[in-house]
Amino acid sequence: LSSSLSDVSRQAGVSLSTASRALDPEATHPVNKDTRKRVVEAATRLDYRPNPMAQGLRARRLKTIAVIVHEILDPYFAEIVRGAAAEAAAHGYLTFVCSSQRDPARESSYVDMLRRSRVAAVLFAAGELDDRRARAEIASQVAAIHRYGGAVVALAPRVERWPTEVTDNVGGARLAAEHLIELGHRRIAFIAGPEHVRTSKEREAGYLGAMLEAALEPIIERGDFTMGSGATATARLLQRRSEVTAIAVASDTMAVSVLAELGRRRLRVPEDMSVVGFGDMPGWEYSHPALTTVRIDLAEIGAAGVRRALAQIDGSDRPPRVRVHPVSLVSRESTTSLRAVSRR
Amino acid sequence: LSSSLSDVSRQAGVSLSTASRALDPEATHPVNKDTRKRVVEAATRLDYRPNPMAQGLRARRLKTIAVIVHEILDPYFAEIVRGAAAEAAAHGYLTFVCSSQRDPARESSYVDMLRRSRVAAVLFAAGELDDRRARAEIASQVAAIHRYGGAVVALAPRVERWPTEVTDNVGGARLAAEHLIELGHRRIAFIAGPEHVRTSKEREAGYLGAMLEAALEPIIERGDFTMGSGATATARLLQRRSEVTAIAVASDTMAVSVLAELGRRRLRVPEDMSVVGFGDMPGWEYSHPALTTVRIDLAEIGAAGVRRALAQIDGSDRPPRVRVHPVSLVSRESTTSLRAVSRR
DNA sequence: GTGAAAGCGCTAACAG
DNA sequence: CTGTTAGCGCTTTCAC
Repeated sequence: LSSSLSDVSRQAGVSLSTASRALDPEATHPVNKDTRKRVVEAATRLDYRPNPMAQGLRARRLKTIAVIVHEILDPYFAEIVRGAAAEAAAHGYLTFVCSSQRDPARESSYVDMLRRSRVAAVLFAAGELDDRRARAEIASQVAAIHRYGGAVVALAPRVERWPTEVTDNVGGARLAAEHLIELGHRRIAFIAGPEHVRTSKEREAGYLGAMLEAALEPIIERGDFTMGSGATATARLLQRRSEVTAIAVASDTMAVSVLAELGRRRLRVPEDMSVVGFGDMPGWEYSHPALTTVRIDLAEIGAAGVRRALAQIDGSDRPPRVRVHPVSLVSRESTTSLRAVSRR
Repeated sequence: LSSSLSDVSRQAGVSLSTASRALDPEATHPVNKDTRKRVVEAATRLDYRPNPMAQGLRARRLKTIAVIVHEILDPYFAEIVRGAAAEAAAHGYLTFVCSSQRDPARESSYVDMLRRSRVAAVLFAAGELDDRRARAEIASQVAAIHRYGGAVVALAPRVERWPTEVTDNVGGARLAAEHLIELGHRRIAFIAGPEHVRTSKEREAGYLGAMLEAALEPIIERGDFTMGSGATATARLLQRRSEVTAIAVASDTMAVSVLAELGRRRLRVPEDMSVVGFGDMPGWEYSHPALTTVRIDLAEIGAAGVRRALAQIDGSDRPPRVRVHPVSLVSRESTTSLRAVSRR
């Protein structure tokens, strides 16, 4: 079977502890050069790999991180997971993925499993769910995780005051709105997410800021960040305010179905309606019309979350608690200036 | 901190072993009813949860499964992961996600980590990569996994003769082609995946079978299953064979950019060109035109993979080695019958 | 039906 | 610089 440290120590003719010290990557304890060489050779010969469970049992913490998302199918979260998993792997960590499907019970049960497994870190990629009981449950689980020396990091704005790596939501939405204003649009609607979701609130605030500054009337319709919700929100919006010429959407995920609804109503994008998204989902630049959107480096946020968690664990983390990641606007095919466009 | 079994045994006034036996969910060893009650009460009071690492260290296997995918951003794989993780959680297992980005080195390194971690099962959601060295490496890692009692399951056709849960690729592609033939199309092209990928080969075979049976000439262009590759393949196809009126695509992922390329060339779908995909990615039914496609229950394949792995572990798995999951055609907006349609 | 003890594989405190 | 020893938390003989 797999060879253990005791096999290596026997082969090298040293004690267990010497073998352990010789193989310690940190090389914290002094070991004779020749001895180390002998041990390393034996280890190589035997294809020795330390057993993470044994290490974990001792260290009271498994070298593993977990990412909690609302929906792994949503490219927004998938991209965060990808970035986090890649960074984690580079540090020798494996990554658990927990997709709650926005179900508080499911989320609680996941966090409970994670706590029991003594994962080194939990990254909350999603905002808190709208459920008091679940939030209290999470809080106590997180306290337990902290007690055994595990780290918890938020990758979205949350009520809890955890270390946070987050997108510049306000700035991004402002960028989107300003882009449309510069193109000459005046009737600019915003399709937001649910009221209680902070990410959505922040993006809404950015939009409102830009609109107020330009002395334009805000027009807000609400989706729920799921794929299909953009379509229904668009339908409501158009019924209510058919004079709108541009729509800023709080997420690319919703923007897809905004585009679809527009297509179904025979409204051409961008000739009849400009649309700007938020997120810049990788791969979607191949769709048509390619979406003008606010670019977030989601993979980097995931990776930063892992680094942050690791820093928390080894005590090297420094303020500020909330780190904001910059965004930028990528202009593609779905927006154009307000000119003599054929209106309904 | 977290309470251990010894805390429970002390509280209940019994020995460690009795406590362990009383709490054993299998209830394999006889325990006095009252004793068990006392132990269970103590455990509840102390909010006791067994430590998976200690259990794993002893059982030589961590109650954890891993899914290896090419690209977690691809909804095809994300959906498999989601199904697998849900089923795994129902059995008390957590799920590692390993996105290789189609890089053999990365895949090998993941499998190595998984082996060291003694994961209970590894699910290969992706076909084998085109790299002899990596394949040999994987083979030896998998042998090691089997040696410690771990399971390995394939969720796509592979050279290795592992237990397999797989889509009916041949039947699905046949369904797609037959659908177009029934609609009256004669010039039907197929956008396949890379030649060495078995999933693609099988779908290609299904298409070829239907075409040959109908005495129609097959027209094949090749993409690589990435998001963007549908567009370039479509461009090549149209340049070569502009008389084509329908396209079957080997994956929804590629179909998105097929649609985009068609849109860019001002070809309307389905009026100028019918398109049928493969996969039925959840959420994409909201795009416009909604894609006619071959429906695969990917979440079920992931879940079946987990059940299969668990059966392997407890020795209850029975033939056949390869289990084929049925598919169906969902007809939406992207296909229509060949009538007097305006051709270029 | 219960308890004592060994051991899974590793690290670190303690002695030398 | 090296070795001995204890123990992380659990399950499972082996004895009674």
